[in-house]
Formats: sequence, structure tokens, C-alpha cells
Amino acid sequence: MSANAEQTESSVKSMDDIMSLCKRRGFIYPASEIYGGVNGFWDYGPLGAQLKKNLRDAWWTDVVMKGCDGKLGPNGKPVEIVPVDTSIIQNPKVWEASGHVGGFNDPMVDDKETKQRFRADHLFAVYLLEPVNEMKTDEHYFIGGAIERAIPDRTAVGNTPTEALKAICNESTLRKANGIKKLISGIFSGQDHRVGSFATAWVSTSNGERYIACVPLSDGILERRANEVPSPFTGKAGHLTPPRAFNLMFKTVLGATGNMEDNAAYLRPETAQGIFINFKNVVDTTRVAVPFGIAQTGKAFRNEVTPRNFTFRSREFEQMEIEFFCHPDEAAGWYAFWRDWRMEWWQSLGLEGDNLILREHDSDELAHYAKEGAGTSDIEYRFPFTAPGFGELEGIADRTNFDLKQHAEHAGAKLEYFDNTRGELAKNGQPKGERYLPHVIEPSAGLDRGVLALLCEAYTPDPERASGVYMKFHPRLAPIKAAVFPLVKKDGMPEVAAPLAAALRKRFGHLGTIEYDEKQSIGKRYARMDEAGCPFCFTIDGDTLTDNTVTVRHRDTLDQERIAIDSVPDYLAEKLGL
RNA sequence: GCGGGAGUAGCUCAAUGGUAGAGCGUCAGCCUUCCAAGCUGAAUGUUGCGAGUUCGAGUCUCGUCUCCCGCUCCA
Repeated sequence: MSANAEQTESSVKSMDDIMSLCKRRGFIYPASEIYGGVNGFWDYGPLGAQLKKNLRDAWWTDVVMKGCDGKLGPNGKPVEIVPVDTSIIQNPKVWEASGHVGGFNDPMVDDKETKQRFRADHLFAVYLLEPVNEMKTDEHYFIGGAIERAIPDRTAVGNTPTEALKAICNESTLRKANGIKKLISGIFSGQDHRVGSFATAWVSTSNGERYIACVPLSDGILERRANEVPSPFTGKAGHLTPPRAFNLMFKTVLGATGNMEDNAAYLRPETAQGIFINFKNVVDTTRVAVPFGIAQTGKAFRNEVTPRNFTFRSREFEQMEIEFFCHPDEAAGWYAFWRDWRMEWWQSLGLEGDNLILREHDSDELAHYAKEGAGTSDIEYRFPFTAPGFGELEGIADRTNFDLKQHAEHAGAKLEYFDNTRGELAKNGQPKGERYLPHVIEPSAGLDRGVLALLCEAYTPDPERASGVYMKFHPRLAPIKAAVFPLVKKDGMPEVAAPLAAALRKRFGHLGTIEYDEKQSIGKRYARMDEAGCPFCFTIDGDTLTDNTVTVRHRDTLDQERIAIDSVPDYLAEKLGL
């Protein structure tokens, strides 16, 4: 099958059908459904809860207990990871230090007329200036003059002044709204000590040629005089709202009688900070040495503006995070190591092929903590609702020493690490040691997003079979590990099948469900297991009673084989990779 | 938050303003020797919620909630 055909097939999967199966088979329900639901929250049913636990356990086992599943780090040594489980609520100062309270969300401006919304810091002032000869050679002079007028003639939206200027010159509706005929020159981008970055160009207008300059809006203008600022979409003033902050932090109150003013606290928006603020504790009380990582799984909360796409963007979600501490000089090597290994890990769980990609971030989408030029990449899955695009499963970021530095400053704590394997050699031949703030590589995965990706990947329509669809989970993750059926409920078959199920449950029950079912026709029972994603069914039939063999029915291929009943436990263990 | 669409049994869907139904699934019994077979029966609904119009509302109007799509946003 060609790559294109695969793409077509995967994008053909209907999210509605997947959600329907999730509900029907007990993977995921809308939260508070009998009360009409609550936007942005979901409940996991019996199969979903087990699937989620299996994914979390796989991560915990491979990352924490086995240290990257035994893969050696760039220093040639085993990777050391220790776990923590930190509180969802921390001292509110934690979130001030981390930048979440102040900068978590960007103030937004609405154009009430066109109903468009944009980031306040993405709105730029645009000025049309008279062409004077010397102006052509001294852009700074123009810009300096232009910003003397606080209310600009025009405005434009974009990530940068250059982008905004491009939009206003290239899009016909915007050109028309702003009285611009066409762009004559190329766009010049620059940096000015007074206004920051800016962009300029020559354009023709109905009044002849003009010099057009795009610069940041004067500070506070939108807050104080939003009514006078022209809309970037229509050029008309009086329709823009002042910038409004969207509070993505979940506020709560400490103390049974406390009021919100004095006792406000926040539910964590990420599990990472709980790790950073315990860095010193872990270093002081365990025998870890940099480089090492601290891992944690847990719930985090964000008041998303628009929860959307099933569980993909919900307001309560679970993360699986590692903060890996290393010497600044080694950060780049560890970043590449984690990026590549995390990709391999997701692939090992069945998210293979074109539906999974590793994408390095462009420099302009780096988060506030990510150093200029330091790496940030996403592992992304092509969900049915993002296809042909992708949605983020895990981000791997070089956070530098940003967080430790912030906490050291805000808390007044000494968070530097004393590395006694570094530094010049003393007379006795021992290194003198080096004191430094470690850099951090953060592989941060979304557990709920992982589950959703597994559900989407596993969902396999098959008109040939009775169920019409089956869930092709990796056996390691399948919530139901195996099923045991007597072919019919008589002739002594249940008496053989039930003890086999009990034996399997005793050995494998900690990994997932072992089903036993003697009701209804065998085809119906197989079909049910297909929808639940059970990889193996063991069926006791008439022959079992005479030759002690059972039928193994394989979910993905529908193949059947006979094996000795005594070998079933070992057979299953081998298939589960144990 | 804005615009558009939708909401009837677990699921998929019917029902001109006039007694809320079907198929599938689920459950019970019978039957059944390898892929949702068959027979008999059962349970399941304040038609998302709340008002209004009407003799009468699943159907028309308004409000509200939730979901879907598009914007917007997304550490």
C-alpha cells in the first residue's frame, strides 16, 4: 500500500464513529452526562480507565524504572530517573515565579464589527507618510516621527511588523480598506532602539506614492483609547475592545472559610513546577547526581478558551513529565537524545508510520522559557480531526536553567548544584568541583492525548467482520488481555474453561482484564472482543476434552491455531512481551 | 468569546402540530460444536433543560446547556 493510500485510509476514519464506539464500549463518557455534561471534561469508563492505566504504566516502567528502557545516554552511561508525586496545589508564588500567573495568557482584542479576535501584541500601527527625498535613506527618522502620533492612521495584524505589513499590502480586502493600491518596493525589516522591530515599504495610493511604516503600537493606547484605534480589518475606529486577559489558571480557595481575595490558590497548569521546586530536596536526600531526571505523572488544569476535539483539549488532563537536569554544556546532546528516544517509544506502542511525526519548532513559536536557538520539538499524531495536519502528543523542550533560576530568585533559595566530577584537578588529583545551575530537558507528554491517539490508531473499520470494526491495540496496552470461551455452554466445556480463565487472571490480572463468557454464540462473543480490542481469545471445544488443546483466535488476522491447554499461560506471556 | 449546525432508547435513526416507534445492541430462557445464526420474552425515553404560543408541542417561538464545524486561542 502506498503512503498516499495509507493517508487516505487514516483520514477516512470518522471521529464521530470513534466517539460513538468509545461511549458504546465504555472507553470514554462525557463528564456529568446525566446533568447535561460540563464543557471540557471527560470520564473514562472501565475499558478506558484500564487503557489509560496501561499507557501510564508503560511510561512509568520504561522511563522511570528502566531508565529509557536501558538505552545509554549520550555520556555512554545508563539514564538515571527518579519519581516524585507532588501536590496539585502549591504556594501561589510558585506560579508567579514560573511566569504562569503573569504571562500564561495573552490579552486579546476583539473587533466587535467583524467578530475577529487577535492578540493585543499582534496589533501594529501603520502610517502612510509623505514621500520626501531624504526619508528614503533614513528610516529611523520616519518612524521616530510617526510614533509621535499616538493614534495611528491604520493598523494591521501579524506575528511581526513585517508579517502585518505584508498582509495589509498583499490581501486585496485589506488593501482596499486601507486605501493602498499596490506595493512598489520590497518590504524592509529592521530594528530600532526606540520602537523595537519595524517594517517599511513604498506603496502607491489614490493620493500618489507614499512611504508606509509598520511599528508597534504605543504602550497603553489600546487600554486607554481602544475606541479611537482603527480596526485592522475595516480601517474603521470605534469597534475594538480594550485588551482582555483570559485567565487560563484555575483559581481555588484555601481554607474552609477563606475568601477568594486573601486565600487564592491555583490548581497547577503543569506538573513540571512541582519537580523544579523539589529539585534541591531530591538532590539532598537521594544519591542522584547530575545528569539525572525527575519524573512525575499527574493531573493538570487549564481553563482553555475553547475545549475542543473530544479529549484532545480538555480543561483537566494528565501529564507524564520528565525534567532532566544536566550540565549546560551537555544540554544539546541530551535534548537530541530525549527527542529521538521519545519518538522511538511512541512508535514501539504502535503509533507507527505516517501518522506520527517529529517536528522541530520554528524559532518564532518558542515558549517563553526556551532559549533562543535551543531546541523545542513536538511529537505529533495525525488525529482524524487534525488531518491532514497533526496534533501534539508530547513536547520536548530545552528549558535551559529558566525555571531553576526563577525559583532561586523568587524564593531566595540556593538551587545551584555542586558537581564534584568537574573543575580543575586539585593537588590530590581530585576535581575541585563546579557549582552551576543545571539546564533542563523536558519531555512532557499528554497522557489523555496519548490514549486518544491510541484509540484513533487502533480503530480499524472492517466491513468483512461481524462487528464492522475492531480495535487494534498493541497487546501491551490492550485493556482486555485475553478472553476464555467455552464453545458451547454444555458437554463439560465450561468446567474446563472457567479454571483456565481463573489461572490466567491470577497470573495476568495485574496487567488487564481476563474475560470469561459462556453466553450466546461464539461469533457474537468474538465480535464483542473485537470492539473491545482484546488481542487473543482461547476457546475450549469438544476436542479439548479429548486431546487437551484449545483454539487461539487472533484479533487482527482472524487466524486460528491450536495449542496445548497447559501452554496457554506461557503462550500469552510471550505474546504480551513478558 | 463570535458565527453556523445539531440534540428523540446504550447505538443508528423514524414520527403532517394529534396515542413516541424501528433496527441493532443489552439482559433472561431455549437452542447452538468456531465468527453478531435461530426461537421466545424483557428492560430501556419527563423527546438535553426551562419557559412561551396552542384545545393539543418531539415538531412552532424564546432562553439556556451540551456537542459538532469554522474563526479565535493553545507552555
